Amino acid sequence: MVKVRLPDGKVREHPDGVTAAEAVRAIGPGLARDALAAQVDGRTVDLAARLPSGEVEFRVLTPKADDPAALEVMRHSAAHVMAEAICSLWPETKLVYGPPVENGFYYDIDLKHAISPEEFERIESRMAEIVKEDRPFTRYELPRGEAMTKLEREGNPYKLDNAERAEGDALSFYVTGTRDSGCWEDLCRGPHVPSSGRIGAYKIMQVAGAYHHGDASKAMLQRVYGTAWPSKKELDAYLNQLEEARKRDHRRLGPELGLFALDPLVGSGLALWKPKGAILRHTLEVFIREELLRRGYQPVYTPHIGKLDLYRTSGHFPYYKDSQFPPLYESERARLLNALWEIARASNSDRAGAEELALFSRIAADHADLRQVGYPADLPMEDRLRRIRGWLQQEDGYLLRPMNCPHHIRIYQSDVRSYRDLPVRLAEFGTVYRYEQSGEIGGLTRVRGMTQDDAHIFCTPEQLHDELAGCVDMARHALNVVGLTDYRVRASLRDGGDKYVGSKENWDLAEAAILDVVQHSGMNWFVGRGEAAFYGPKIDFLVKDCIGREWQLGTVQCDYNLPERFELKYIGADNHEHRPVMVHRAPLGSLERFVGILIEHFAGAFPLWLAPVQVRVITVSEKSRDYAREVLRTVQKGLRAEFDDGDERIGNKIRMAAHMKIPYLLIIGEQEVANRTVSIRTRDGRQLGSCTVAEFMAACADEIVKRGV
RNA sequence: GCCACCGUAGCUCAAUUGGCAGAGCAGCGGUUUUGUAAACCGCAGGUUGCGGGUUCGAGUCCCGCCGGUGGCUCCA
Repeated sequence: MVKVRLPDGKVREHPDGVTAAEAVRAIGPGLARDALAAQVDGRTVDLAARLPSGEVEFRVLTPKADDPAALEVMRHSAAHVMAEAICSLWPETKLVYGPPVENGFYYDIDLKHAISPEEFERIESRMAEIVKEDRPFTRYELPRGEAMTKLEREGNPYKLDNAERAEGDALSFYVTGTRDSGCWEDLCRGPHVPSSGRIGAYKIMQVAGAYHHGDASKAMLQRVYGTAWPSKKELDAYLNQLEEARKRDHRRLGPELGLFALDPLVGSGLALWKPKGAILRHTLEVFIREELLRRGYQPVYTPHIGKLDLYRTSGHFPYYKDSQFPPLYESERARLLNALWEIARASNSDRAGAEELALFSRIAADHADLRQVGYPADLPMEDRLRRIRGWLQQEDGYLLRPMNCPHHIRIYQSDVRSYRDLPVRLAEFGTVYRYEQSGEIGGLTRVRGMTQDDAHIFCTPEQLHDELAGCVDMARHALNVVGLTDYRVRASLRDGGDKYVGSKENWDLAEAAILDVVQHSGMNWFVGRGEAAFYGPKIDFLVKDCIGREWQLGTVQCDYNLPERFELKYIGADNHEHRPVMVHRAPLGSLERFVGILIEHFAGAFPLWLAPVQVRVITVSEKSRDYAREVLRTVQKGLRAEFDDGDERIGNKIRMAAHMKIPYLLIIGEQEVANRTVSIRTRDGRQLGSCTVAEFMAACADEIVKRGV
């Protein structure tokens, strides 16, 4: 007996061995026609699947654009149809992996011929044929051994690899057609829609490269992306929505609104803030500065560059060499000494190896001072490293700073600190430089030079929890004020990887603190394993851009590691030295990325307090020019204002101002001159009527103080 | 860094199979004096991203580089 409990609570009984399709048919013929798949106890299954005995929760999946489970099945099936189309056009294609993803699906293939966008149409028409044939998706299973033999015979190493990774004693295949029809088939876990005619409206979106298993050392595959929807109408709505989102793209709006420029001659990923972008950034900085002072931070200023040895101590150099701009003024001697240091460290032995000694001899040949000191082979590793560091400290190499923490740490260390001084909170809009991979740079969201609204907190272990919570509070407050409320919060913890430094005990403490803070924050958060920084776990605020890519903005990071590397201290109440804990935090993250996201969030139409130009005074004709000038002078005393007294028609002046997303237009014609008023028009076309300049200014002042969005 | 695509005036885009580089907007000059999202006339604007090659002839074909876009990888 199978008891099927429907979402409305009704229970229907069926004999053992009943299929999902039969259970659906029993509910109603209309539903049976519509059904794509079913969910049994929350697990999606084919309609052909037999239901287990006993009572099950049962839900029918029909093609609805708001049912993620239904879309997932349909898109997975669409991936099969696309793969078959590609295989029929290029029979040498080796299939790899083709899952559904958000808004669509992809299929990874190994094919020498590079599929070009011009060929999408050919693939789509082949897909249309397969859809029109309305062939059933037929599942069959083979015992693991038999399946492996079959796959080996077919000679696709990727599928063989998939099969080896698959769980269970039996492997399933899906034929797009009846069993033994000779139709196209694929090793696949399923489930699928009943037949190829049910995949709705679809479109191939793009083709991109993708490493097999995401491993950059492996060969690159082609990943063909598509999207699929229940109907043409929903597909069009999706494409339209994409189009609308692209109109908000900060890379288009930013230059158009005069906010920033990205100049290849200056360098890839190095943003130029133009006056309008700079005033916007300045306004944000003022806001953050106010918060910092309110929250007990102390502003500091430090240079954008520091000695290499500073970063050797912090661990940034040379471990992250690939993502740093090359060092400045590093001598050949220093380069060699650094290589020696790396070899010595890698040896992890209290006896110098042959390579190490040979390198030393090579360096020492040119440098008498090194020969004098010497480099005994039986010197313990720590002593050898110390000796090399001593030599390196005399070298004049500099690094554009990749992070601000080392400078702030040195400020902390410039005074003797008592437990009474803690927490010490040092804040700076710190500009850092990172040599990001060329393929990753884009717009303001990923740049090579950026300014963080950074701060480093030095506190006792007992203070850690409150400090972390305070940082989270500030980050949330900042996002709230600008109205960026659609974000996710990630507790970024370590995984089993080897990139992490510091003791397990400290990591456990830090992660516990991080988790405790997010748990009590009331935020919507999730755990990101392996997302931790090398020195500690963090809390990251993630926001999506106009095409759905997620970016980390604010971050709060817990760090036991750098205090040890720099041997940070404070004198405790017991008159003994203790080690402080550090918190790294940046509520906005980088101003570049934050402003980039902000441009998209507001589609360039910033709230009054942030708008680079808050008001534009426009004359109807030159007859009202003198009074308009008077209005402008008054308005400029409290607002960022522009003037348009050109000889364009008023309609065009309004159009141009609206294009620049200026919040308020003050229109001055002969009526306004006569009444000594201004006529107010908002950027979205509302006419707020006339009032005096003083009234307008007061209303604006109120809106600005409230930082209304 | 890897794969694919793209690069023509400040911006958006044209330019048969390889055959005289063009338009709209913006800019500048003039006319117009305007009432809530485009007044009219004119002028100027280019080593077609850069460098090689093929060809009688290259914006167009080939190679290299630079830059951009979408993914992948990375993101201290």
